[in-house]
Amino acid sequence: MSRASDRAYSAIRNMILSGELPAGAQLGEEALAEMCGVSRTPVREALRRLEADMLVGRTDTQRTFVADWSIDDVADAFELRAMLEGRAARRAAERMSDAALARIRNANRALATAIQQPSPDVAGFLEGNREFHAIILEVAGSRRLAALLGTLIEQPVVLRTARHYTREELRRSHAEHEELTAAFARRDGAWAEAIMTSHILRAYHAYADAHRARIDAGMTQEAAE
Amino acid sequence: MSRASDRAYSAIRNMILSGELPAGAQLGEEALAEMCGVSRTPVREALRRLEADMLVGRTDTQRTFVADWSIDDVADAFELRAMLEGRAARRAAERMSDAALARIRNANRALATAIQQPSPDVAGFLEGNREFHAIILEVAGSRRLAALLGTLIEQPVVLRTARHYTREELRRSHAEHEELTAAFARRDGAWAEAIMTSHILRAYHAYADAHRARIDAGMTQEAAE
DNA sequence: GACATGGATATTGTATACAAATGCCATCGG
DNA sequence: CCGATGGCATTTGTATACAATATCCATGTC
Repeated sequence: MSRASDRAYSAIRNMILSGELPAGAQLGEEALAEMCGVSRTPVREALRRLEADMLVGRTDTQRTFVADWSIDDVADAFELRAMLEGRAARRAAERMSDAALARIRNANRALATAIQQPSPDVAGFLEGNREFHAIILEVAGSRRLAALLGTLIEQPVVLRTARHYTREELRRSHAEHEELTAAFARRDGAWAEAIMTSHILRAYHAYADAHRARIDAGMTQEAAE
Repeated sequence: MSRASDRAYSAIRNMILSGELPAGAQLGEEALAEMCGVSRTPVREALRRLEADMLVGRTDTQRTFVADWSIDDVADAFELRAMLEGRAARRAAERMSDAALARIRNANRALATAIQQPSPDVAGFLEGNREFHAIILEVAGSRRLAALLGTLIEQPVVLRTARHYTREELRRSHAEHEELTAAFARRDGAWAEAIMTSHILRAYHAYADAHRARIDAGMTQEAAE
């Protein structure tokens, strides 16, 4: 993280994920370089990485801009994620060690604590959730699967949706994690895969419903942030 | 393709795929720059792209080398490809237009011609095969799926195995393409997905068998090339 | 008034110089 | 003889200058 190109990558990425750089915004290399306090060289490298993540796009003439996701793109990403993360869960169940299982249970406990606060600790929930999925991916033991999922997990739209989760949605998400843990404890790959696929697709529909509600209310997506 | 970084990418990639740069070889930026006739800047960009393709790796101290694939890595890649390309076939079947179907039939005809020569035209087979799969991916209409599969399709090991295909293996591969075409003609997504998954997994086992045969014969992988 | 054209301006692409770090090897001490 | 240490050579990371290209706007023509 100490290299200039890494700092540029993180800085630009955070600006995109937070919405500070809105979808469609032009990304001039010079301007970004100044914002990050580095020269254009590491900025260019960062932009290429972000392009691979599909967080930024390019025009036919090499102008870079923040990627604008259509509702179909989001659906597409969720479906792929459901399939791939389902597979990860299956592999993880088949390879689960007692030590890894303990770590998963631990992450789940942290998650339970976060949502039981008087006012839910959404940042804590997101962190516990991230940790939970990261351990599963690690236990699945496929570098390639991890690489493919890497580009699908942290999408701006997903993070922003999760921030608006109701307590009931948080509780239900946690319940699904508990059920996944049960499948892992029994080393039942098929069960784990089915729960995980369902878990992701439910998250998708939570997003889609919220999206439709915004549309029905005549609000733009930005206004809802 | 006219930009220096693109030329560097293609040049290095071809050297890796052809085996000219063997697995494990160190890739010095300066040396590559001289080989490609460009400066280090575009070479660095090319190396980053190849790293995303997983054709090259990096040590913990940023030294770049040609990726060395274990047999497990190959199995992993094939399984993921079977799943993803199966999904692509399903989506393609559901969206297939008559025009696209005609293009697929055309690619298949070219493929049939290639394998019916007195001595099979393997280069022609590979090109027809590539075209066939590319059309399906295009019709599937998921940019993200295409991006994910992009890193899985052209692996050095796969291309080298295909070059050793027997006439019977070529014929069988073509027969599976014909069956896929039938599934597309009927817009039967489930059928198309099943055939495609099977098609890829059979290709995997053709590779694995050839690999085992080399081991049994006491040959190194390189000596078999 | 609409559209094409040309050149000024801004942006990206490449080369190169220099800084920082890594690796190698010889030398020294045990 | 083995391993640690220090300094030189090599390699990678960053900044900057310059070249190529695209964008934009003003001007002129129909």
